[in-house]
Amino acid sequence: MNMLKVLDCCSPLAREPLGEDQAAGLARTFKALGDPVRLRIVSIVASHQGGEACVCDLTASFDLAQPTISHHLKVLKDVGLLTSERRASWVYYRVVPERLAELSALLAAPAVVDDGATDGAVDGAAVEVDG
Amino acid sequence: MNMLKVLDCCSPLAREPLGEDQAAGLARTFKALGDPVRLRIVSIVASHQGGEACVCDLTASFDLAQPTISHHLKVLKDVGLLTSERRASWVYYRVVPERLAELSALLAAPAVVDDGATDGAVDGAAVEVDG
DNA sequence: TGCTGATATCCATGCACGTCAATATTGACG
DNA sequence: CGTCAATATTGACGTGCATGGATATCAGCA
Repeated sequence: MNMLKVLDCCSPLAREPLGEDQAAGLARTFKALGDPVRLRIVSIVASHQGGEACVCDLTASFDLAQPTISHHLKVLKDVGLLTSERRASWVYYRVVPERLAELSALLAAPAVVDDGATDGAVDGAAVEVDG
Repeated sequence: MNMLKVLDCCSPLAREPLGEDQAAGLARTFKALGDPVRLRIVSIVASHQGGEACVCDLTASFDLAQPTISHHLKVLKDVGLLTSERRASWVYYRVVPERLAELSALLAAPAVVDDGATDGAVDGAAVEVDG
């Protein structure tokens, strides 16, 4: 059971209320993930051989028109969840691990607040990562 | 075989492509977080004294009408991110840590796919927190 | 019972967004 | 150059959603 200290640098949700601007930025990212097609796109790209997938791989995975896939890819790219690289005629997309890790850390271990006698023992929250 | 084992139990995004139904369910939750107001609500509730906040605390924190706050609370409750409990005239909301942890695990350490080279150099999960 | 404050529901409005057809752009190959 | 395949952009359409006003429900209190 190794513990990960999460709260030292980044600000998980429970640390303090998000500012309006932070919330706005994060909400944009979560909204990008708030579509089944985009979520599957991220998943497909992340799990694809070599950590990247071309648009043709994606259009083949959905029953959607090509412009629709392209639109979703743009949304994911705009919020920094994906990057693209053109090689020959094909464009390859890959996820940005740092962005996902950022979101993961934000949601991690939301203060298992033991209300009451928590005399300052709250800090140093930890995510328990498997054992 | 795989170089970075992140979570043996849960299924990170990079493990395998999400099914349509899983994606649909998760997307609903992410969509709920994909609004600045709702994100701040979750944050305020999570960081509030005792891990709970009543609606009056929230309406006071926003420049929005009370029905709007109530609507957002319902959305967050419907996806299981919040629970509510009525005490006297007030209704208190609190976050559901398991739900946040679930999302956190899903996004955690999405395979820093270093194809080939580093053979098992990285043990355990590695959400890079801070530097 | 009636009154007041706290919260939820209903309804309407305006805007954001997912989707696709048509078209444009880009690169490879003659 | 022209043609073809892969991808992106544009424009339009229909639906979904955030917001707030009016109103209903609920709990405490006189």
